[in-house]
Amino acid sequence: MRIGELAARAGTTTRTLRYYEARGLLPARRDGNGHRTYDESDLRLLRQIRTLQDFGFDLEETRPFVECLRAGHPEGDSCPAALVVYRRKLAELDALIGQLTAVRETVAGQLARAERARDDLAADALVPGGPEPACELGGLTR
Amino acid sequence: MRIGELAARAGTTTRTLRYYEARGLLPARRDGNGHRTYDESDLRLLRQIRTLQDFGFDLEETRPFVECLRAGHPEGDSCPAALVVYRRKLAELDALIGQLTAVRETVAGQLARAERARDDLAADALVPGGPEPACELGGLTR
DNA sequence: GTAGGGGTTGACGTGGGCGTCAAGGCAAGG
DNA sequence: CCTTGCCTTGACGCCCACGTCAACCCCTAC
Repeated sequence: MRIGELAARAGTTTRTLRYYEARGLLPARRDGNGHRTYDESDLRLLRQIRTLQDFGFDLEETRPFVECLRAGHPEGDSCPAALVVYRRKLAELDALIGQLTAVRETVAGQLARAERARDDLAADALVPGGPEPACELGGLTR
Repeated sequence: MRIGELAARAGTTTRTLRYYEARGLLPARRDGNGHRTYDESDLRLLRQIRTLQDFGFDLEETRPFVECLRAGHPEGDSCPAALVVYRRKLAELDALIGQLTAVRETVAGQLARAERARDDLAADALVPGGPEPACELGGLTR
């Protein structure tokens, strides 16, 4: 099959396939016209790449998986080098999720504080006689 | 104070300050020599920007906070526009953390599966007589 | 003949937030 | 006078995974 068909079958673009070839990740044979030619095994490799890309793997990180498949192993992650990438990615994900969660909590706290400040000001505006509602002296303003 | 001092006091670089000015975020007065001049309030604005940047806010997203401070409000998040950004960021963070967590679980599952497959093959290699260890027929191979 | 639908290479654009270099000015100190 | 140090503007580099455009070739159908 040619580049357009492979791209369509993998749900990607010809530009992407040419890019992968330029990076040495998915080389192609050529027919008499100089057109790139692919077979079903290339589709398999491409799908492996795309899956990992969707997971957020860098292109270079997919290389061990592709080479593993090309070496004849049943799965892209049948090789130690791929497992190393998996483990490193897991550590990266854990670190990132941890950071993002911490930021999320901080931002949530800031938002809550800012909303409280805003509501306090609004309450002050409604009750002109009492800018300091709590802790005046006693409790019986009325 | 001049640009170098402000950068140092905010823990950033002169390049960054010029970039902010080019983006209209932190304009500077000029002295007789054409040198940028800042005061303490600019440091305040800059610190607001840097804090939000550290949280992962886009530069444009810091603008409402900066304008809020410049308008004389006590905090950068004393204005509704800033609260909108907070809420949007929270939603983005939640979505992102959710996606990353899902990916993390998927990758962890793939890793576990791949390791099991590897261990099974290793076991097969150690026991040449039994490539199918479980569910042979009965249970008493010995 | 020509229009259309494939393909080819090469090269520049994108986004974000700067880093880095080039070429020059201006003031203080030895 | 010269160096040092700070400043100025302008412009290109970076990273990554492509998108997009240009100019051209090839085959088929009408």
